[in-house]
Amino acid sequence: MATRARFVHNSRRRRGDEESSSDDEQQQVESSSSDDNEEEEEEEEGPGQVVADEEEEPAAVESPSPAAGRNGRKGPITISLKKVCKVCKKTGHEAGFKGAVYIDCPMKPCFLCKMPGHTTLTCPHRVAMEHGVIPAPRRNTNTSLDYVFQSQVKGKIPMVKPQFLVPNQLECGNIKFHQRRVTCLEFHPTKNNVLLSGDKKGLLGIWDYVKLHEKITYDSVHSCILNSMKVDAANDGVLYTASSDGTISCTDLDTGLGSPLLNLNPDGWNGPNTWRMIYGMDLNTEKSLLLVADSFGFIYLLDRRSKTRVGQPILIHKKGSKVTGLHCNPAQPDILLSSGNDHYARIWDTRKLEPNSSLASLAHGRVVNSGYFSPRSGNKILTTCQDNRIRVWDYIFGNLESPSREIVHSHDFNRHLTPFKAEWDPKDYSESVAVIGRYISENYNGAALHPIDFIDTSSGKLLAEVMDPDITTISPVNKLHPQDDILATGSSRSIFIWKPKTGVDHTEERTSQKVKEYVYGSGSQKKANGKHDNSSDDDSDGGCDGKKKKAKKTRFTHTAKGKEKGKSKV
DNA sequence: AGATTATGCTTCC
DNA sequence: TGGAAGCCCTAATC
Repeated sequence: MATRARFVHNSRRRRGDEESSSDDEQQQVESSSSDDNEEEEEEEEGPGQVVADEEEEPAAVESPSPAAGRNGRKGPITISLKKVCKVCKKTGHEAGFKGAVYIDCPMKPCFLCKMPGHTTLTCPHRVAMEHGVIPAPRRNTNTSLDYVFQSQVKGKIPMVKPQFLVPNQLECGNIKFHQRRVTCLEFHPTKNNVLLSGDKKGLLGIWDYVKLHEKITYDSVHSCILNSMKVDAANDGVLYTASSDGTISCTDLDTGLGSPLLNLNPDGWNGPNTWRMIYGMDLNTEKSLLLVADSFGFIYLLDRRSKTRVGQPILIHKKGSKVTGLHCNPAQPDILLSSGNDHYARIWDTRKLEPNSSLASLAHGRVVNSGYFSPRSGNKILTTCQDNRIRVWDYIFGNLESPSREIVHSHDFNRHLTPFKAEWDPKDYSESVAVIGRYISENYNGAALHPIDFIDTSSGKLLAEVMDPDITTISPVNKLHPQDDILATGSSRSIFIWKPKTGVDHTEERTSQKVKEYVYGSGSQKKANGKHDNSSDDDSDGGCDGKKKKAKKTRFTHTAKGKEKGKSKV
């Protein structure tokens, strides 16, 4: 009943079709042949309402009526004309939420696996707790290199898997800590309980998630998206950050004062054709080298100590295409993995870096959001691609022509989200567990939630899905703690900390309480280099600031309302 | 409450 | 080949 009110676009649509009655007929045929029985029955119930609707546009009612008798059905045909699928613009079905369940457009390929013939709801890859795995042949080269590397690696991987604890319980949250959506997260490697975060505006956040109130944001480090962070291995008070403003900054974490290590746009803004952005960055700790890649396909090497460039920029991905990420092999830091918008991930030896000199080129179906070597042995590769597949290569010195596995997973990101990246659990000695946020929602007790998935990359099995009824937004940014069983999540402008569930389950009250406590909390949010303090930061960010000016309680009320709204869907 | 907007890759001509 | 349209589960704002 109520759903009818939603079909707002029909009048525009009908006006467009007015001229061609044959077009109308086609649509009727389609709609009547559709097997959506529920819909049709519903339609029969409420002709009065329909008539009332159409009185506004009498001309439109007239034209389809001669054809109405043709299929032996009464009146409803006019109604089905009103229902236009927002995805394919055809009639007879509708895409969109029905309660907490999203109904796909049947005319389009599956939104999850991208194959035609079924929708997400019936996708074979959407089996509960087990995602689809596309097997690839396991090849072994049996070269001497193979042998040497295997023997090196074997000693490093213990046979007994340590107990795996999923941090699935929301511990605390820092609601709207950032001014825009969170784009990257990093645990401080030595100061335990400190989480570093970056956002789309270039804001750098530092938060002690145990003391809770110890938090600070620096807004002068970058002027736009903070894409990557790395704490200096030799000086843990120094943070390197890479940004879409085209700079690498070297920031003192205590003062927020930074100096640029690299500026790829020294002449300022001269249009998008010349503006260079930096997404990929990593540190070769052995050589004290900072590796940086821009949005035109080039890599730059920087000497961390002398703060100077080493050599010339080298093209490592298709000219003009963005390099989305860089990662140095943890076991052999000279071996580098790059991922790019040119649909490739590539392995390089940074000691002899030249164009077209990659050791391997890993083909993907679409843009590669990220690529990581496994955290201990470094002999596996995990990539996230916008074709909704996580790919795993089990052995980098084997045959890399095709991945060892492709795991179908929903992370086909909407342009307004931070790209999803599957990341290894650094604590998992077996190098199989990975974490990644999920794009499409699932119906959890009547609420459409977007969980954070723990995936066993060796089998494709979904080990755990982490979610909380209070978090209704998508969580594309996730980071696992290097030592503790803690997960940090960036979701919209907020960040959250998760821990394994222990003892008695008070989840519902406790998490809400924690989150609420913190939003209420009187923690002073300093801004070291800021022009204003948090309560008067008005520039450029428009609307949200009006609310900020109000008392904190107002903010909380606002948040709580949002939550209630989410729950009321039940 | 509904319209609007930020925003980036893909596709189409 | 390049530029413009268009896009399925956003999130926040007025």
